[in-house]
Amino acid sequence: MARTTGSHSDITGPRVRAAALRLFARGGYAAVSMRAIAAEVGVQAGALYNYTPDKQSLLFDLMQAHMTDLLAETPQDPSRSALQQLQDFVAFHIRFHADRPDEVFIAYMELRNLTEENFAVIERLRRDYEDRLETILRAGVASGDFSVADTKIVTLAIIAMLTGVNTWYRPGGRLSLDEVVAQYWDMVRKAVTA
Amino acid sequence: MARTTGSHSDITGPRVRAAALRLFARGGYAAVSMRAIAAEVGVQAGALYNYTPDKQSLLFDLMQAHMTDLLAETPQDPSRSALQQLQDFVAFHIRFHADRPDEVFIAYMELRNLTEENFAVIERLRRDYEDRLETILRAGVASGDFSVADTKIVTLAIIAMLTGVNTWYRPGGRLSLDEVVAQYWDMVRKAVTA
DNA sequence: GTCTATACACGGATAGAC
DNA sequence: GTCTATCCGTGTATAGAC
Repeated sequence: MARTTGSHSDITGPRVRAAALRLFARGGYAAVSMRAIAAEVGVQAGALYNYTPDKQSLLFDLMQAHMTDLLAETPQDPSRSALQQLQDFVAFHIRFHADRPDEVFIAYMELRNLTEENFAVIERLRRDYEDRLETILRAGVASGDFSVADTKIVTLAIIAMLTGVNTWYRPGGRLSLDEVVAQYWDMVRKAVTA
Repeated sequence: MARTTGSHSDITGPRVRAAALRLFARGGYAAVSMRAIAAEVGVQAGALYNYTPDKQSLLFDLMQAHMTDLLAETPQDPSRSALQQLQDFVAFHIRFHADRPDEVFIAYMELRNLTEENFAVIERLRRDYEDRLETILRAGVASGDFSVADTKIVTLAIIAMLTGVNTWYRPGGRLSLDEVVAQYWDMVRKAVTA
C-alpha cells in the first residue's frame, strides 16, 4: 500500500535467483553472462545489481541456501537404531536431491568458481553433512549392527553412490522414486552389515 | 635432419595438450583462455592454432583420448568367474582413475561444454564402458553368484561409488591405493552377493 | 612454426536519467 | 527500481611479417 509504483524487489529478487539457478545449472557459471540472466528475468543487466552486489554473490547465495536447507532437513533421531537411522538417511538423501537437480548440480560443479572465502564456507557445510552420516555409521559399528572397516571411506562411498542417482533419475522414468530408494537401500544395507 | 629450423610440432603439440589438460582441470574449460594455455606452453596465443583448429577441439581430443584409453585398458576375461571379473573391474577402475585425476575431472565436469556432435561421441564411449560392467553383473546373476534386482542401477551405483574416490584420494595420504581398493571391493562384493 | 598486431564480439560492472 | 549508455578488460581467432 505504501509501496512505491514500480517497486518489485520482493518479486524480482526471487526471480533473479531462480533465473541464475536455471542458467548456471544448464550452462555453467563461467559461461552464463549477467546479460543472459537479466534476459531470462525480463529486465536489463544493470537492474540485476539492485539484487546482488555481483555475480559471485549470486552463485554463493544459491549454494549456501542449498546446503543450509540440506542440513536443516536431514533427519536426526538418535533414539532410533543405527540401521533405522541409516535407512532414513538413504531415503532422505535420494529424495531431497531428486527434488532439486539444479541446486545439486551447481553445488557439485561450481565449487571451483567460488572465491576462496566462499569456498571455505560451503566446504564446511558439506563436511557437516558428511559427519551426520559418519555419526550413524559409528553408532552402528559400536552397537555391532555394522561391519565397517573405515567409517570415513564408507561415508564418502555411500554419499557418492546416492548422489549419482541425480545423473540419471528423471521423474516419469522406468523406475519410481520409491523403487529407486528401495534398491539403493538394499545395496547400502548389504554393504555395511556383516 | 630434414627438419626445418624452428620446427617443434612434435614437441609443442603434446605440450599444448598437456597445458590445456592441466588448466581445464584446474579452472574449467570456460574460464581458461587460449592466452593462458599459450603462456603455460611458452608461446604466443596465435601459435596454438598450428596444433588445434580451435579451443573446442582441444577439449574434445582430451576427452576422447581419455575414454578410448579407458576402454582399451579395461580388463575383459570371460573365462574368469563373474566374481573374479567384478573384482578385476573394481581394482582397475580405481587404479586407472587415481592415475589420471585431471583427465577424470574433465571427463565429468566438461561434458556440457562439448558441442552436440562431440558430446554424442563421448557419451557413446561412456555407455560402452558402463556396458562392460553391466555384462559382468548379468553374468553373475545368471550364474547365481550375484543377487541384484536391477543390473542397470547397480552398474551406475558402483561406477558412481568408485569414481567418487577421486574426490578425496591423494597419493601419500592416510590410505594406500591397495587399501582403498580392498575396502571398496569389500563394499561392492557384499552389495551384490546374496 | 612462431611472432606481433589486430579484428571483432562479449564480459562485468557503473553512471545518471527517469 | 529500471532504463540506456558506456567504461574498460578480455575473449577467440586470424593476417601477415619473419
